[in-house]
Amino acid sequence: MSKKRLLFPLVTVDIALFTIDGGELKVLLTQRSDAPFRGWRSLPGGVLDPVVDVNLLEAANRVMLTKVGLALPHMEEVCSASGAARDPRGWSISITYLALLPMDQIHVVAGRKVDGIEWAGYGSMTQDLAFDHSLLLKRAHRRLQQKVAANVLPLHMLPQKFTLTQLQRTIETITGTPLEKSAFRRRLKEQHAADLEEVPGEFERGVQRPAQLWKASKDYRFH
Amino acid sequence: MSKKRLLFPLVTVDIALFTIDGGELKVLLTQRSDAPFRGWRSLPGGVLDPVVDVNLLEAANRVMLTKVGLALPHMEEVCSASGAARDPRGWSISITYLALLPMDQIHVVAGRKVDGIEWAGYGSMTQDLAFDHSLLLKRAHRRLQQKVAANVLPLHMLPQKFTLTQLQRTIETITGTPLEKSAFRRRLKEQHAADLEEVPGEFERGVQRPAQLWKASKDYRFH
DNA sequence: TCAATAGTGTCTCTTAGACAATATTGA
DNA sequence: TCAATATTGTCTAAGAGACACTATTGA
Repeated sequence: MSKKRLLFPLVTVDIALFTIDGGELKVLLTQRSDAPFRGWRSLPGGVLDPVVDVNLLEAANRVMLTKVGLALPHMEEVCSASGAARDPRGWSISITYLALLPMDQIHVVAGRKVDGIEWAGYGSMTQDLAFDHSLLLKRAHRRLQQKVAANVLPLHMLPQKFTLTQLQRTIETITGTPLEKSAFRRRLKEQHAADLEEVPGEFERGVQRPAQLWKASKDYRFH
Repeated sequence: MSKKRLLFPLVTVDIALFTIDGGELKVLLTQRSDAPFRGWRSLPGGVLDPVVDVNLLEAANRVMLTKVGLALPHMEEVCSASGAARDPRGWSISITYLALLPMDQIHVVAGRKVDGIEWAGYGSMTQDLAFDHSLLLKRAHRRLQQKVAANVLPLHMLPQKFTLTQLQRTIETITGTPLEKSAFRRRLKEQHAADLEEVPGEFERGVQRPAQLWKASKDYRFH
């Protein structure tokens, strides 16, 4: 461990990217190809490069774009983790970001054939992640749950056009508690009139009454 | 600006310490004695020292203890601020912490005669702070308001023993909206039975019916 | 007794959950 | 027509605000 490393800690950004697939909450993980923790799974992340990164949020954006091929417009800082113990390379700081991916883009990631990238079911994860990433992931997940429970709509997880039932199922998957349809829609009308727009004349069809399609209002942000 | 500084950003911690005085929300500020921003007021803070600091939270504790003489047990991370523009010395990261001081200890700070320390009324601040500390302070204040609005009790701002009216006034000062006494107390009984304890037989006296004294439950944490 | 604030009781209105009823499609 | 799901309406119970009432002290 060099003296430089002691005086100026290693700074990394790590991203917890969530989406919904098959009614299950999924999170994007990467397989580490280098030491430390070679072969372990971790949150996608990378080292801050002050020469190219304007700030930490932009560092997170760059990392996701270069390592996963995704431009994520709405990342939110969750927390920091720091100390000499969490990374064998020395004193380090990690900033964790929370991001949401529209469920219809989940296969875009898989399709890119970026090596060592996989979607893990959040509820069915058993192995520990590299570093303290299990803890970071837990914190990001808690933030996601808190915000949704506090009535912030996770519209960035939905396709551009979606039905209210899709939105309800998404929220139910995140919070883990079923919602009552009528009360849910009443709350949308009363408290989210500015967040949602009907797409006039567009409906999702099936063996049932067609469902009105909606979209997020321009400039809607989960964060 | 050295190359080292470019590869390893300067890391600082800054603390927004709030208390109540005379029915007003106050925040602790320091006068900077060195460049940059010499003479400007800023949030109390300091540079991370990886040699002595176990992690960033402990760095914040060390800074408050050495610079202000206060041991603050319940600090909460608010957010980071980062980039090349916010500090003229180069690429930097600041982690902001939120802390509360019991209102009966406000004069302990002043009494220490630490130079360049003052309590500022949050609502009556006009001048900008050094660096981006005006923004950091605003974020810390918003976090404080959010938590109190979300029904977390700011017991760490009160004396060890306090009346329910004192608690109500404190919350009203933070949120800026008056509360209805009866509903407030009903909510305390129903939702905060585990957070509050009567101090048996102790009362605050005055030209009125004596007021029962309460204390925070052991291990109560605002954060 | 009076002023002042502590503490309690009750009424009403709002809101949220439960659940029923109606609507519209493909097969 | 039937199954399936969308959408709307209504009843009810719980919770929150408004407000009045009682309690207890020092002066």
